[in-house]
Amino acid sequence: MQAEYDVYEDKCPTRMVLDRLADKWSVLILDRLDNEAVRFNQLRRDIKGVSQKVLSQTLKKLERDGLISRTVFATVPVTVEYALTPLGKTLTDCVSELAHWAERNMDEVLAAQKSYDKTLD
Amino acid sequence: MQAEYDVYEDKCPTRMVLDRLADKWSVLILDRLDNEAVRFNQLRRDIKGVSQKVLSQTLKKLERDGLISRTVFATVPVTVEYALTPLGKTLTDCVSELAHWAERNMDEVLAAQKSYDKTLD
DNA sequence: GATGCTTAGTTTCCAAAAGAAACTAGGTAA
DNA sequence: TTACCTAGTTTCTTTTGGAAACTAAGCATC
Repeated sequence: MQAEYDVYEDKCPTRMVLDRLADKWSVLILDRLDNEAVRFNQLRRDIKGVSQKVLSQTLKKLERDGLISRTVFATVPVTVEYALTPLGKTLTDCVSELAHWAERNMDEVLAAQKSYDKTLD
Repeated sequence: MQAEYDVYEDKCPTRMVLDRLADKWSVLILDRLDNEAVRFNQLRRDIKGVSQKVLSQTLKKLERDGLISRTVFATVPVTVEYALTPLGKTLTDCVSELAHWAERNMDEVLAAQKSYDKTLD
């Protein structure tokens, strides 16, 4: 860790990067791109519930940050493939862990919620 | 991973948990609570830029999900300590990795942004 | 005994973002 | 010519986020 950057500091540029990464859609996109390039509409179909606007915006930001690449193919109709860059691949383990943590611990979270809500009566 | 839960599904309860975890403030709070309990105002001072409202809301949600505990001490004035639960501790490695990834890769991200912005001229 | 400080929040208000749905545009197939 | 594919953008409404003020109890200072 370099001393010049501190994510706990309000004005540190790392805060903006964390804000991008610590986002539901970013995590799902990066996780989906693990091991294969995926087209826009395929991402839209796989990541259920994402709107075209938000998907488009999120992909653009991830591309700008150098985490994913965007490749246009001159097919008919034109197709666009998104893939992880080498930089993006350094996030794979962490993002996958975060994305799927809930699947492994959902029952415990649901029990905690139930217990918490009971104390509010 | 249990077959009954799939974070890619819109209506799956895991999606709500991911939405909670994949949040800038949640990540910073969980990271800050690694290895020690911290009081409300201390969190507020350490995590620079967080508003009292958002800190309070986020802590409440993390507590409801069973990731952190809230302990009130009858000091004068009353103090409240937040700490990771055993469930919350299972996220430590992953959350720390995500929180500090930017500090290690900021230069590369900044270079990518600069390069991306140049192509827009 | 009024002012100011601490604790841990809540409330209010406005701006920014998220989401749903419609629209664009170019080309193919029925 | 109607419909569907691609990959988006635009518009509008609702929800959320953030800044600042306020609450409330208790102690120290002047």
